[in-house]
Amino acid sequence: MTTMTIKEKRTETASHILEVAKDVFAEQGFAGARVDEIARRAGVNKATLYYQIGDKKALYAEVIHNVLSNAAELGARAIEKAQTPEEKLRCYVRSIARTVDENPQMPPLMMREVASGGKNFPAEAARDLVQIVGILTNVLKEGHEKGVFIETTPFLIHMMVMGVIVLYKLSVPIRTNQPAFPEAIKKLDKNVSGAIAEEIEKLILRAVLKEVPRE
Amino acid sequence: MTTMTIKEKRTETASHILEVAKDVFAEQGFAGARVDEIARRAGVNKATLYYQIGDKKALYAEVIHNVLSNAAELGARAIEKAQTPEEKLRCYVRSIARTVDENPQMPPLMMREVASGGKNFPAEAARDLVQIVGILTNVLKEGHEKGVFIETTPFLIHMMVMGVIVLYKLSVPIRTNQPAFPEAIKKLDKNVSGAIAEEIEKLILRAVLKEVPRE
Amino acid sequence: MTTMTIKEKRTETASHILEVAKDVFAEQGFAGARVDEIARRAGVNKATLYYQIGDKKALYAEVIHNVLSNAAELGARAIEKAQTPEEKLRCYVRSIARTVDENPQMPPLMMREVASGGKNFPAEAARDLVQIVGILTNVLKEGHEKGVFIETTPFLIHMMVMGVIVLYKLSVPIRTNQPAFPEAIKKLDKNVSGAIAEEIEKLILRAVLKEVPRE
Amino acid sequence: MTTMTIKEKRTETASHILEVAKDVFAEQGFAGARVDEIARRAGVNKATLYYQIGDKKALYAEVIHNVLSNAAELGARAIEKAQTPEEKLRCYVRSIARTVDENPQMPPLMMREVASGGKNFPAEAARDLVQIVGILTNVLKEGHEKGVFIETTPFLIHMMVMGVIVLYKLSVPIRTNQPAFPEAIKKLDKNVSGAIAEEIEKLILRAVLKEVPRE
DNA sequence: GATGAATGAGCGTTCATTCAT
DNA sequence: TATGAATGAACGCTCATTCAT
Repeated sequence: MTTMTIKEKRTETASHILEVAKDVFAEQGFAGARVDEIARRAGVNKATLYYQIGDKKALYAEVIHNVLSNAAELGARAIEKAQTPEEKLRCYVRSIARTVDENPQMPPLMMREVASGGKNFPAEAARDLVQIVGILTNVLKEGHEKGVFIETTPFLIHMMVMGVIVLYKLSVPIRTNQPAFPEAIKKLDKNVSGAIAEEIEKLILRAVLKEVPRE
Repeated sequence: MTTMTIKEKRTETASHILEVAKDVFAEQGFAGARVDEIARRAGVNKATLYYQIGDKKALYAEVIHNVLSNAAELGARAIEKAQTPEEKLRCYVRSIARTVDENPQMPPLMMREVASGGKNFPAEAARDLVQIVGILTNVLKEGHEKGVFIETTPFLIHMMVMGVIVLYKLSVPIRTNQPAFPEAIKKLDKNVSGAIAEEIEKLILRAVLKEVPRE
Repeated sequence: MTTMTIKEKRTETASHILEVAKDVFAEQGFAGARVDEIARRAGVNKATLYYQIGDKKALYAEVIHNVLSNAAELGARAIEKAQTPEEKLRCYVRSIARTVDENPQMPPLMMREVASGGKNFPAEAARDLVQIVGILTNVLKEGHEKGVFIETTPFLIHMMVMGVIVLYKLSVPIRTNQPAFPEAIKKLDKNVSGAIAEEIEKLILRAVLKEVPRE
Repeated sequence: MTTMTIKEKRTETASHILEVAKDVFAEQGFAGARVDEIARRAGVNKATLYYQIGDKKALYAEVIHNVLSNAAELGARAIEKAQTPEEKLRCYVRSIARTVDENPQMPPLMMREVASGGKNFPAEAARDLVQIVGILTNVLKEGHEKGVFIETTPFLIHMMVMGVIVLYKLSVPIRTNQPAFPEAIKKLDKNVSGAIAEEIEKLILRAVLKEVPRE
């Protein structure tokens, strides 16, 4: 299943431009991205880009919003079928891991955005983010109320989950290309959604479960 | 008291320029930083900057290397006095939290760098990074050998620790400025090295300890 | 009631576009005018504008010609009923003053055009201009032949009449908006066709009449 | 005596750029002028232009101010030696005519500026303008108080004097190049400061003098 | 007759970098 | 060692114009 993040309201041209812009902003960041390059890679004239979407900031805002609202939607849907808080937490972690693998532009976009202090962060996207955090918060609260999770700062757990997944994913190029890294690290999985996600699930659960199943 | 990261071999002018450059690169990223601004904020002529250090890339490389080698050194020193693996892990987390609070430029610099896939990552800095990862790897191995830690993928734990701390720290401006965030999140501590670091220690230990101390 | 300067041969759409174009060219000049703005203010698509009239230069040429031929016609008609040269001169001045008040786009269009050295001046419009100058020339010649006017350079008198009227009218925004101007000037009439035109008549007549009526 | 309008405070490069800018703005107007062309004709890089002076607006403002303050100074100096109001008025007209002939950029600059309603008119320049108007106002007042001039609206006389001179000068290219104009007009003097200025002097004086010397 | 979409060329501006002093 | 001045190359954006429908 390919990710379809671009709104259907947009014309085909606009959707295509936004898809390319997502790539370029992910690769180069806002300041590093070149409107020329986005237009060229989208196969359209620069003026068309302005006609269809607007200036660089508008382009960026729309990309960020698309990515985050998509993530929020997937996160919410992921825990729908799960019953217990424990199961919900597992599903949530797996969902984020899968989202990251399927939308490889998300980690760099997110990281650059937070690194910049949200300088270009559109208010719309902030709401998406709050929604994502909210999902996990509810799961953790429910687990604590039911006596299976210890008391935690949900936002911190969220940073932990997001942090590992995103950072692990982002580390791929550096640990692969830099000769200084040892073989053991170099040959770690390039995807997060498989065995790595399972280990993360286990670690997070061990961290928050009152009774940890000893192995 | 701020940490002194700039090498003493450099002239005073050069050190000062590098200190300013660290701020500017942290605030704006490599592409967003302006050589003009660095020179202006350093109170020197642009030509002086080129004479003393070199071009923008050289400036950036030196900043990154200074920051990372400093972090590596602090990380290594942190666990020196600790005896048990558990204690070492605690010290390590606390050390990173403190480093982050005292060097607020580190998180944005690191995150942008990994987000870019290490495009401008100097080989020197990669060695610093490997060293930092190595510290934690050894602690985790020792703990596992001594039977107190479960078996883990040390690199993943490293991503976890770094991920939480750095992401938590970086989230401050966004969660503070964006009205969409709930009060509960807005009023969380702006520093990591206090209560937050303690909770992180606890969570990480619960995740890796074979026998978790029940509360 | 505004003067209807646009030819009837044109479709209603074209006439409307030309009317709007007259405004925009008057406000912004040829180089400053935007085809987009003309189309928008006319409520038509840009392509329609090109279909109906042609490119920017064609649009401009037609506007200039309309304005000048209108002025020429009004000038000629103004002196029709007058008998003596003196009366004709009075009527002529009054006619130009009225034309200027009723067609506020004329002064800026004319002035920018002469300021540019007639770079975009269509030959048609030049003929209109010659006709306007011709009217006054005849009056002055007649007056001189009849012994009531001194000998003059008619073209210079024409520049004088046009100069005062047009410059006076054009000075309104500057002398009104710029705080540096004294109150006495600020509160001068914004129209030329009333008391101001009368004073101009008087001054011009005093300048060219052999026998000036002492007051 | 060549006109030295550019301030001595400026570097030679800046003065040269401003001199060229004066030409280009006079030829093309603000909107029509191209920064590229100014730089090219000045023989400097575009970036130098921004380094030395600033953006297009700043460039324009400085040009306008230079031209007007120069005119104001010359106007004031012109009537210094004259004794009677009549003589002062003559000198004033002659001074403006000479200024216009020696600074051929002034008429187009002025006319375009008033035609635009002073859209880009710098406040500094407005003060220069008020000063110029003030000179003539004083002469006319003095003449009226001494009983030699009739009562007039000084600002209107100013528009008249400026109007003829500037319009006459500006009409040169059109009346020369457009075939529609009759020979009599084509062969009129291209300068204002000779016989034309004398005729203007005569006309203006006849207009305002109580007792006109009959010829 | 009218329009949404597209475009090449160019615009004003800024960038990192160099050079003469 | 330090700087004011200069620059080529780009950058984000807008322009007048065209074309398929």
